Amino acid sequence: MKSDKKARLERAGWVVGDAAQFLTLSAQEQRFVELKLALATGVRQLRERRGLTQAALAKRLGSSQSRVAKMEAADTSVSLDLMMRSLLSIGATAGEIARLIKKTEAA
Amino acid sequence: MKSDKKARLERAGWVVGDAAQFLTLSAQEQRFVELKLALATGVRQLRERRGLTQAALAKRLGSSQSRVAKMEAADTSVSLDLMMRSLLSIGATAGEIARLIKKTEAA
DNA sequence: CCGTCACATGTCATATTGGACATACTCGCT
DNA sequence: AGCGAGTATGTCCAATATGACATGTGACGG
Repeated sequence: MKSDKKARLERAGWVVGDAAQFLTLSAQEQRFVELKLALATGVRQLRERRGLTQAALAKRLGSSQSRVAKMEAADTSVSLDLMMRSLLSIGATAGEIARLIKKTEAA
Repeated sequence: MKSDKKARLERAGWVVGDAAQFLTLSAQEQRFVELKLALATGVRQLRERRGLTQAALAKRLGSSQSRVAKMEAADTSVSLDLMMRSLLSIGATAGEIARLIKKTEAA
């Protein structure tokens, strides 16, 4: 497909797909869960490195131990928001967080 | 305070604070909104760079134009999750996302 | 002018995520 | 074996984020 026509269709709201269209959706979903996984691992690592228990981190967050456990397990019921807040609460720098994300690159 | 004692108290769940304790809470909150802001800006930039309208991106996400608009405005009603999904839908690489976050470092 | 397109803003019913609590599992210790 | 600290897992229902929709603005072309 000509790229100008493709652009026009996309502007019109269509998801212009090639043969792998359906796959790309789940590929993005996969990238998303990889990202969550990486952040979950990061939370655990940084927390342990600082000698904090899940309960201690929970108190800082105004959350509960069970939520922290689920978070570190990358449970589907926890959002990226909570993970980010956790990382920040632990004292992760932007660079550290960026590094966690960068690590998910490629395969 | 001795750092071993501090560690013990923290393990016990206490938020051991220095004089800036109350401030750190809001400082983290500020870092969080800066992060959201950076990602919001990133979404807009990448979307425009690819010649997509908000409606087109919304369709890809299975969302709506209004939500995309709020997202790019870093509205408090939109989650990091949606922003990340957007970036991935747009085709941002992990490196690009990491760079957006890294940029929020320092001041 | 008027229509159209892209974007902004507000509201709402519903779905997802939240903290809390109970309870179970796993160690290391004595 | 029995304990205690830390962690895991499951279920509540309250809080928040969601898509949909209506409507408003502003720019551009005719």
